[in-house]
Amino acid sequence: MAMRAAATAAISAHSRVSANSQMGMGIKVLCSSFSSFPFNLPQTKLEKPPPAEPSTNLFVSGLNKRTTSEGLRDAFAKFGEVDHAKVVTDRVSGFSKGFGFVKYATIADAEAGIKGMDGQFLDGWVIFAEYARPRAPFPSMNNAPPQRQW
DNA sequence: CCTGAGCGG
Repeated sequence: MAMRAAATAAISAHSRVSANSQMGMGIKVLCSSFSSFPFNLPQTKLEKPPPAEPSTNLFVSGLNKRTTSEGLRDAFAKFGEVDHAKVVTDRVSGFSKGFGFVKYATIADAEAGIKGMDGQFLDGWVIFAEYARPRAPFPSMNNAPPQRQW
């Protein structure tokens, strides 16, 4: 009997404390009333499509004209196993065109290479690394079977 | 050698 009365008194005191701490609660309700603004954001068209499908071959642009294939490989080798790296040079003049290609051993290395080198500095220029698109096999050799490297 | 958007052999 006495125990029941004590328990009831304790529950009543607890609920009274909870109902007492209600100050500062009505401000947040007023602030959250702006969530349903009648203007729909038309920024769904601002997204850019990915440049190319993931592959082990990367297209690197923004290179310094003095950057060589060795410098390109050395910069990208820190983020994965580089299978082949080449700065594209003009066929007649022999000078760099300012971009190149880096081929990694695996797709995971290529992804790490993009995330690690895209937007970084190389020889004083900001370079951009992305997946290279597939290119038609070079027709320099007659009757040579087109070796698909990707 | 250089200009600086851009996809090589």
